[in-house]
Amino acid sequence: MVEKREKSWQAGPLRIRVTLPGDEPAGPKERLTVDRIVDAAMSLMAEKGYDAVSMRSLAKELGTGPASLYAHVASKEEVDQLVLDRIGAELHVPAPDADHWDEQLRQVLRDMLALYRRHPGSARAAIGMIPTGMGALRTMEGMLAICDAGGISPQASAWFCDLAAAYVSAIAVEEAIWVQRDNTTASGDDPDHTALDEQLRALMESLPAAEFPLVTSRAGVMTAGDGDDRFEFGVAVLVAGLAAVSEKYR
Amino acid sequence: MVEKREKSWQAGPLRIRVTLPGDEPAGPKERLTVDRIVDAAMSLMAEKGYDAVSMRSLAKELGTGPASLYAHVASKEEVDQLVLDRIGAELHVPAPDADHWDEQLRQVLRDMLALYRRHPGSARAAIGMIPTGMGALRTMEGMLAICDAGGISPQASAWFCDLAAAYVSAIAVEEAIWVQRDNTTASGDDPDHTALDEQLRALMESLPAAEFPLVTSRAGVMTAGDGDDRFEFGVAVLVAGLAAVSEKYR
DNA sequence: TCGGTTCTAGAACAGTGTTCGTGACTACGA
DNA sequence: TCGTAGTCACGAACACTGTTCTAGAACCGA
Repeated sequence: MVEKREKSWQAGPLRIRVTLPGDEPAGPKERLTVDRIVDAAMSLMAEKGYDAVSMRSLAKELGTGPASLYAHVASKEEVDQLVLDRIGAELHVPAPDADHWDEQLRQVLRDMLALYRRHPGSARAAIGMIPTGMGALRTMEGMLAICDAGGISPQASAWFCDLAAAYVSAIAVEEAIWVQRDNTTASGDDPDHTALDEQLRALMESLPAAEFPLVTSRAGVMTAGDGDDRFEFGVAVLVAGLAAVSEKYR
Repeated sequence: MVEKREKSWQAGPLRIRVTLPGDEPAGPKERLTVDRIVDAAMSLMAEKGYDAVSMRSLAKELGTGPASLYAHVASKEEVDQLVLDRIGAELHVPAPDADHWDEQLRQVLRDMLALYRRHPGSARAAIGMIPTGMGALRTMEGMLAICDAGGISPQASAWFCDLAAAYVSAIAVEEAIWVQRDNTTASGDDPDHTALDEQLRALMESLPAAEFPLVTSRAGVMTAGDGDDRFEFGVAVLVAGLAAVSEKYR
């Protein structure tokens, strides 16, 4: 079924009416629901990235006007939260294993980053957002269990959930920004820093050695490693640090 | 000296001209410079926060139009970077002390956060930005020296600079967002989470215990502590973790 | 059927960063 | 000194953002 569109002009005393075929087939008009809005957001984000998800683009995707969305969601921020809940539901936290709790934690953080990579830019919405979605809460529950299996104190476990989430989302946001700047990298892949690293290294090496002896002599080390290397280092620091300070928070 | 403004209307065949006094005294027209732009940005941010710094608000502050700024800066992003450079110059890193290298690192991170707190919202611009300003480079040099004094490997030291900066700016961004949401907290102060924590705690306690045994029973621990407590935990984890994994990165 | 409520959606608001085009000014070379 | 090219200043306009207001349509229950 093709929906008709009417177009009209004023030509002197005459009003000209033309009935034009619609741009695209319009099925039976379906009522909006929150689920449909989130589906549209997920679809748009998969196709064009997080930045392309606006109230207008959502409305267009749903064949309506942006104002219609506000009957179902309070704000764009709520859409963002719903999207994050949807994404968070994809994360699976394994049952705790006391002999490998630390590797399990590291793997959860890797899985988190991978999740954000699969939904480019979505980490931006995660920053500053209170984790109240089911996905986030389940992840939290799983991480607490793993920490318990590793003998970590409850207070340290609790605060580690925040710390880890903040770190991973910060890295994911940085990666998303770099991907945008470096359009040669396919969405979802590890950003390619090669050209950027070379420039940064050259800049560091060109600084006055009297003022920056360490930065200039270590430009290579400063710019070594790709995103995964750096993330692995961060994850190793976080998990080892957790084990080291746990007793101070009992 | 008061600058005149002309205002005109069309009234039938007549054009009415009125000369009005200017809104405010306009001194001798001063040429724009990058420094003046950054000064204006710093002033606006101090008064109204980072979000209030737009090309239009800057132009207004400088008594010109937004398009004029583009003769001196390439983009808003460049303004952001210049502002961050200005801010970064405020950070002082102490000379290294081998006996207290760890506390020195922790103090640098605290000072970083304090800096961002003094410039609310500015951390947003820091995320994803390559640290090429003099302030950032000096901080890096200082941190490398402190890590050296503590016997940390060069590679671990190098990557720690990134990790620490990412963590601090993520926390600063979160705080800035919370400050915006909780308008009762004065700019620059530690955000007050009391009401929010209560709500979050109640939510956690209300979850189904069968599915969330740890979250529900530990709602109190999960929501304990203020921003500084959590930040101190994070800093302790980072520094202890660095010491623990350093040898693996030699 | 009728009335109240909710939904839909266009128009408009207030704002964002940026580009385009024009006039004024400045610097430089003949 | 004059002419020309380059730079700066800046209004108008572009394309976009999230959101509100208002009117008509749709839905639902009595």
